Amino acid sequence: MESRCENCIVRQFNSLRAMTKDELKKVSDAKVYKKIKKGDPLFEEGQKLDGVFCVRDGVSKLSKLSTNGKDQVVKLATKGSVIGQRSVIAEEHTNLSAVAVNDMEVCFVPKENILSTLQRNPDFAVEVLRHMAHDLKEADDVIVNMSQKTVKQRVAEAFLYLKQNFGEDKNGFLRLTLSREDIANVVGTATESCIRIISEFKKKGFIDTSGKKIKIADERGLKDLAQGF
Amino acid sequence: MESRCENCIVRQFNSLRAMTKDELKKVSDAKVYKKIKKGDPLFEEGQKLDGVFCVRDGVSKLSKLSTNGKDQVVKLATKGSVIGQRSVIAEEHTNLSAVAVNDMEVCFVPKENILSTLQRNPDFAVEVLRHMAHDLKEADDVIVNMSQKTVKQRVAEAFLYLKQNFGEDKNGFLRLTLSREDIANVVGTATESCIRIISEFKKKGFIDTSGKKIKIADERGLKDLAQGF
DNA sequence: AAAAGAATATGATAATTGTCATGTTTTGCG
DNA sequence: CGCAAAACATGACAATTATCATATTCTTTT
Repeated sequence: MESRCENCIVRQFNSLRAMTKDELKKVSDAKVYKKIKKGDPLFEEGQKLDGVFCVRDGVSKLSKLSTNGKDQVVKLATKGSVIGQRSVIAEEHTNLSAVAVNDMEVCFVPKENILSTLQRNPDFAVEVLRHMAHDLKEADDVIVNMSQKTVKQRVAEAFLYLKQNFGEDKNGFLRLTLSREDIANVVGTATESCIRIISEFKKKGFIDTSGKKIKIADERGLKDLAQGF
Repeated sequence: MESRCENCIVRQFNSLRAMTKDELKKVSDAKVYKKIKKGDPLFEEGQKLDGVFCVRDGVSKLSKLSTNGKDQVVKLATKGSVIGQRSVIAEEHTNLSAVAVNDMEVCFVPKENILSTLQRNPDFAVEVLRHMAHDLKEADDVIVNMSQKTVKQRVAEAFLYLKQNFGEDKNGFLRLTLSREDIANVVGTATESCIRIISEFKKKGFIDTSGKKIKIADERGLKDLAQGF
């Protein structure tokens, strides 16, 4: 199950693909493979990271606790994502905590590998920049959605996002199953409000549910709703 | 008024300080100095940028229009900021528009200068990365504030932010004067709600106003309020 | 200086969303 | 299996915020 980075498919999806054979070898020698159980943290807000996590399988939520005790999920990181890059590069403490949403397999890569490669390989640096630029754009979009859209619209968007980014299983259910509370924390609302809206969507035929599982039944309808029609 | 980048103080505040003498010379030869009047755009959302803007003076709001016609200010860029980096690096269309909040002086730097320096000078690349990492962290914080704080708390934070980042004049008024509408668009609320809260803050002695100008009268009080006490 | 047009201000009201209470269902576990 | 705990669900109500209407003040233009 553990293997060499050089052969890792997951690498194709992230900035590590811009590393040279040599650099990859070093990473591979230094990396530590870890399994993380659903609900366990990769790291906590405010911690100092001495490396990044490359996600091989499973999903992690990156969230921040607010003074009132709720946490806002800022991002969901899946297979191929590199977690902790920002803090390592800025050489700051993390501003988010990372918790496994389901069982995960990750590789921990010491920051020295990342930082020295950044200094030596411009292609890698530019690749990391591109990823960060993309993340920044997404963050901007989230800000706009948070301030301009209603909770209902945001819930609709969340489902569309989940379909787009994690896909559906053979029966049409969203592959990534989140608790109602997690959905609420993604959307930025109270759990009860979220549940209420899910019930409403079900009643109106936008979605179907089976336990925690959710199936998008009327994508067009959800899209219109998310746009405000 | 126009001058060489090598001697520009503003450069000290942004990633251009990591450029070599030589690279700076090239930038200096290629750059175009521009004055932009209050209210005029530097660029519009969706445009393709062929360079970045280095702010020498004045302030620009970076905002995004939503379907309902309001625009959300995502960032205020002041002296020393480089605007448009994200789009140039990702080689994408801009996701935000930039409008001058007051009269501005900027230098337009063609993207070729930026991109080639990124490839050749790892120090520069890492410096840009650091800045982007910082922006990303700030964006995450904004997301959390948007979803977890009340409008009142966000208005309080906005004033504290303005003091921190733009300072006060000799009479204690915030140096950056924004219209009520702009403040509302920073905070993500309706203009009327924003005005109402400003009135309330005035009544409660948190702030003083004189026309559009705002003076923080009780910083402790505002801070407590922003934290939820 | 007067008129026109913004921007600011405030009231009244409606819509959205959060909170608390209380069931019901599902899940995990000895 | 059966029980406890957690997650889900829904009602009732309160708080927050948006919207619409309408003044009032400030700015700009002529």
